[in-house]
Amino acid sequence: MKITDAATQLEALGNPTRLAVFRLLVRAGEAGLPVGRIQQRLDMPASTLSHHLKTLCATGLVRQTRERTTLICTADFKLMRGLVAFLVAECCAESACAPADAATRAA
Amino acid sequence: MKITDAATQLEALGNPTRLAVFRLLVRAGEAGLPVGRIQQRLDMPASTLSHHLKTLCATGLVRQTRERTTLICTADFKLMRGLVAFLVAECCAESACAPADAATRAA
DNA sequence: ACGATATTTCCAGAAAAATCGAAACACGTC
DNA sequence: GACGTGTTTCGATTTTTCTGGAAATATCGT
Repeated sequence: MKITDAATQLEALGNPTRLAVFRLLVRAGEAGLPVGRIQQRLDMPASTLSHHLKTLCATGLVRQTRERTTLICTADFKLMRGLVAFLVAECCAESACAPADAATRAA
Repeated sequence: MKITDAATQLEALGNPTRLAVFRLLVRAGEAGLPVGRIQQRLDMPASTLSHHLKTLCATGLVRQTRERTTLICTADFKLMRGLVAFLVAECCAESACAPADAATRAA
């Protein structure tokens, strides 16, 4: 994973609203959640939510699939795992939270 | 960990420059790195770097201690572990990368 | 106290992001 | 093909962030 990709994903999650959206989607699991339902839950204007969803989709952290008239959003767990792995392996070298070889690779 | 704190930390790491700084510090381990050395390594104006360091320090991800005339910056590994734990436990419920009880708590 | 080195604050301009109402669009139904 | 529901795009405003030069501050050695 490139550091710029990681930064992009972290930036996407770095907005309180988007983190709340993403958390909602993660908790919804593979089934996901329609846009309208997210809007209800978080009580925000549709256009604002759409804007944030667009950002999340652009990073790949969220994906959308059509189901009849509604758009279902789902968190991309695989990508999320990759991001966590980056934080652990690339960033948590030496003295913390990493397998022993992380520091070696980091050189 | 509050979701707003997590968002603040993620936002701090979400800037490419700051992520590069933080990664440098993490790789430097507990010994840390002087501000000037970070500046050399990343080749950026001192004021810009100082600005970003301030942001990182405000989140707690980086700490500074004086050593003679130079300021040593060190990554806070404990906080970093906390953030990773948040991503895994709070966000990675159900179908991915989480202990089984995460989904239960999420309700 | 002065000079040298290291770092921050001040300031201001440029760029990007967040917000949200109104209008437009997509899809299914009648 | 008009209607309704669900969602996005457009447009405009406000707010925030990023950036970096110049000046100020801090610390130490002499």
